[in-house]
Amino acid sequence: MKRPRQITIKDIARELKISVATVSRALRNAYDVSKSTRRKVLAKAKEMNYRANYNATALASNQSHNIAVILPTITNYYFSTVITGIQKVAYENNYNIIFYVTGESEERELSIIKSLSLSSIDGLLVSVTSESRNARQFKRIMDSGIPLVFFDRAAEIKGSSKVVQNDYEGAYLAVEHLIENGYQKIALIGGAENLSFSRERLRGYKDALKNHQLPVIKERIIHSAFNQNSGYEDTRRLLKLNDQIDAIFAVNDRKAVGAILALKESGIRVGAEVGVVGFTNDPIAAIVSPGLTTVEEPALEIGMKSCELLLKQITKKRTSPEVLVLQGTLIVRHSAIRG
Amino acid sequence: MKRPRQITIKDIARELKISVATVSRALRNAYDVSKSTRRKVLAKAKEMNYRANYNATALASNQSHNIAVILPTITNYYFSTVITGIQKVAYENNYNIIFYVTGESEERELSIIKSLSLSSIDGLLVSVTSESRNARQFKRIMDSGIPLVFFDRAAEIKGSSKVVQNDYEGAYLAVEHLIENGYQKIALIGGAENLSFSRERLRGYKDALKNHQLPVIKERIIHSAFNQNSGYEDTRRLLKLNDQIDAIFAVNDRKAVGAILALKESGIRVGAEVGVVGFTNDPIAAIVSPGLTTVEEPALEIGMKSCELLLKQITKKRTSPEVLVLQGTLIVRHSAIRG
DNA sequence: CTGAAAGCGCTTACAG
DNA sequence: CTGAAAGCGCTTACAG
Repeated sequence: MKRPRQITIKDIARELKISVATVSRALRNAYDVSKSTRRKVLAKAKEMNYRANYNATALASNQSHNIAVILPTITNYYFSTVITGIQKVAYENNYNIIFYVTGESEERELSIIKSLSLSSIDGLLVSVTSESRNARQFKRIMDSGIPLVFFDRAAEIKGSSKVVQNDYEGAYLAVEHLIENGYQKIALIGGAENLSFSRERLRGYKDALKNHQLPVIKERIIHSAFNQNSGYEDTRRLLKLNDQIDAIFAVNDRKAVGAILALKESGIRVGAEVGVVGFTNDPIAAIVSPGLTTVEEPALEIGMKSCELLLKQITKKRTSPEVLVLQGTLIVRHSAIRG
Repeated sequence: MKRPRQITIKDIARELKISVATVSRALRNAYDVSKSTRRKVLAKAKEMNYRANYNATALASNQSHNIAVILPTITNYYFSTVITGIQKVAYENNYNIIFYVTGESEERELSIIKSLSLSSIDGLLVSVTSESRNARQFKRIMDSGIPLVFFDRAAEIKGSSKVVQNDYEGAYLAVEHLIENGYQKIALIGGAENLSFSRERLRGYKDALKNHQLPVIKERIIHSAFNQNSGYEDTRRLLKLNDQIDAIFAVNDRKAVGAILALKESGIRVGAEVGVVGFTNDPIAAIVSPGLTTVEEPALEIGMKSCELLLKQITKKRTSPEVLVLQGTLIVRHSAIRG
């Protein structure tokens, strides 16, 4: 199929009997064009239904208006919401987002980074794989001068920009809530240990325990994958402990749901006997029974802020690293109430 | 921040003392290059860590390797899975996907289409807004010669390509399953009526009823939005009917969950008293209690197939419209069992 | 404020 | 099989 030729600035120039240079300037609102020519050009562009060829503008100006986003998955509430936020601000600022999903595979992540054509993108938004050891590669990209901001899951690179939720405080809140509701033997079912937010949540858990004179017991802490089934398995393991636990704090809601399922299956009443608190506020938290008490993550905001930050770095000449920490809030439902 | 210059084919040409034309040809595996030069070029490219500038290739060859995908939302199981499938095959074929989310807003959809720079994309994948009346605009894009394939939600345009699930049959299966389990007064809580798949599912519902000598009763059919809350509201309305219903078929699982919640709230036992069947097989279907019987949609496959189809149309010279209909399967859990 | 011209990094007839 | 040259649709010093 032959595609009809698109309208170009040449066409506008010809119609208006002015140079393409002037048309170009008028279109981009450059400062050095008279108001009247600008008006004429804009009107004619609209009339002819002109649409810029981004490949040409990108090539000529060395700005692609493309942002690459690399993330582990999009088929869950958290990431799909984050990327919706990213897309929102990208769209409003006339940037395209090109996304790559790693599926939590470190190799895939590496191959994506390696095959990335840096001349075709203006910046990078990334949330790292749970097993990721590709920090060096990301460092190299940053060193090459292309802006990169991490969201949620950051590689540990000095001087990198990132936007994350306050994982420490969220976890602290969650565990404190359990304690205040009378639970004492609180287990943690966590995620991959090499992810900094896992460690932060672990730290919040420990500190909450300590500050309330409760012991931190190694057997009660399990690290595994982020999915529902892992939560289920972790819980079954915990249930076998000699010193019976009476509450579970899960790194995320999927694992918390797995925990609830395991508890119910064992005939244990969630809440009355064993309290459960999650993290995220995935819609399922309101659907499981009993309703899951959880720490809400500001997913949409994380997406929007990280994209805003990246655009700022792309636009400004000098970029100093910036770290944004957003607060979560505890959503109380029924899974961590004794009565 | 200054970005270091990227390696270009000129650099490779200089190193190898050959022309850029030859380098270009070797890189693209053109037929008319000697094996030995090709080998040398490839080796050197690798050595220098050459990466093509896509904006340049796009401009010169009039192929951007960008695919635009326009869809209502990505924050649900179905669409996030579909787009994962799209991304998968796009990535494997070296295409970027640029996505736009309409948020179910017809105006937004229109403004996205209108601002689309057709010279910057090779093809379009679209799933239409539930209130969409932008068929004319899509028609215009197709007429302009750029390949477009609809997935899941298609605008009604003669000769358009699309990939959808078998909505009629899925609905038929669902309703028949209810009938076989002893339910007789089956209601339908549907989605926007102007979407063809809504009508298909309605048709399946009606035919299943008719073929089993059951009456189709208008009061038992409600059309509203696709979310959980609408399912809840619809159900409350149905519960007020004089002639009490004994089963609900919902267009999707979110609505089915809303229905279950409404039933429970009214003290009605799901399954035993009122059966519920959904559509999608969203992970929540396994989490609600009782487990939701539902028609599984092949979401990942829909995404992959639609992208494959589009790429085929982009690559081939002539493109004849193609329609793919994928089968769903009934997943039986506990929400539609009497005992 | 405007225009002519060079250039962005590729591709592709054309000629040999 | 290879090279010189024109061109893709823009942008941007430079000169006026």
